[in-house]
Amino acid sequence: MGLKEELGLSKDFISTEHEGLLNLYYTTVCLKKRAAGFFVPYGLTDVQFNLMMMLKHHGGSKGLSQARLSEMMMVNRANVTGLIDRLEKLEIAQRTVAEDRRYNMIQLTAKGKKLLEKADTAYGKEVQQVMSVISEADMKRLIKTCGKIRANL
Amino acid sequence: MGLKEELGLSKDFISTEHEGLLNLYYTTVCLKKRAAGFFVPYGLTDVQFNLMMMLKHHGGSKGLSQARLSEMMMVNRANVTGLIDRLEKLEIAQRTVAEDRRYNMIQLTAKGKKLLEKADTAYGKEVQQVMSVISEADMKRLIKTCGKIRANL
DNA sequence: GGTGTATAGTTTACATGCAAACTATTTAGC
DNA sequence: GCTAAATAGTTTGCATGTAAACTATACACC
Repeated sequence: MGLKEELGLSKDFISTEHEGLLNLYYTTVCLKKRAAGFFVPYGLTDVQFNLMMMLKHHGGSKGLSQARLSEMMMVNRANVTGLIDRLEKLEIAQRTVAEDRRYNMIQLTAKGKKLLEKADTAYGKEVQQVMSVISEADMKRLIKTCGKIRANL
Repeated sequence: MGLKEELGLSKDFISTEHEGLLNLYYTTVCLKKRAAGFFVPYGLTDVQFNLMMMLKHHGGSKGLSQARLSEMMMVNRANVTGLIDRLEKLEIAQRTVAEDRRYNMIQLTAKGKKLLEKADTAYGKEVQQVMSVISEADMKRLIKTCGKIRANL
């Protein structure tokens, strides 16, 4: 059962390269949908969770600037404005003006930390479960292949 | 140079599984950005091109219904309404009411076919170039690994 | 010290994604 | 034939993504 059958396509892919590209694309789509569903009980989106994880693991005590977050999430900095707006409304994160007053430093609130702790543990198990069908060797090959593709872009 | 360095992360990933997941995610993000840039000269988005390819290769003479398109693109059917609206405004695709009057059959216009022909050829070369750093064997492994992950979701 | 340049963040307009509630049409069951 | 259920498409409200134009601040250089 390959992608062709899953999508009900009537013809084969043009090339193995194209098939690989579409496999990457559609697999990520499926993983994102699964993640979206997973975070619903926590009142979070997958993107919000990812941002919170960045703050937890790479934010230290001062937090991260919006520009830094946009780099780490590979999104436009304009997008981060809206993400933080929504997290502030949820009282999960907060803005603090840095010494250099151009920067907003973003931190998790106490409420945000507590919520993340619950979600994080369960998420780790979810990832293990989802990836349990892939051997360690195949996972390392996947990581290497993905890295080569990104390096060639 | 792995994902950790590319994003400037200060800590290692929690597990190989998580690293694999993020590699899939971020690689697809990069590929989508590259595709978005590629289609700008044609006045198209990557999503619009994908939809046009579905119509060309799997639409036959009657075209495809919006419900069928939503399955093949793995998106919500509400989303297809807007996609077709925009393609109609660009005079690239058109709606035709089917015998079963619940269905809209979507076809490419002559203008759409002409545009696709130009874009398609160049896109094929682009895919070959982007994927040229991956061996045939590794590409097949990637496809197999992606398939296993999707089957486990 | 003043000016030009670089950087951070915001705003706007738009494309894409979702879920849920809605309309229209067909089909299934009686 | 009539009613209920299923299916296709649309609308609405929202989250996420982009590019481009904007404001505010800091820095580099004279």
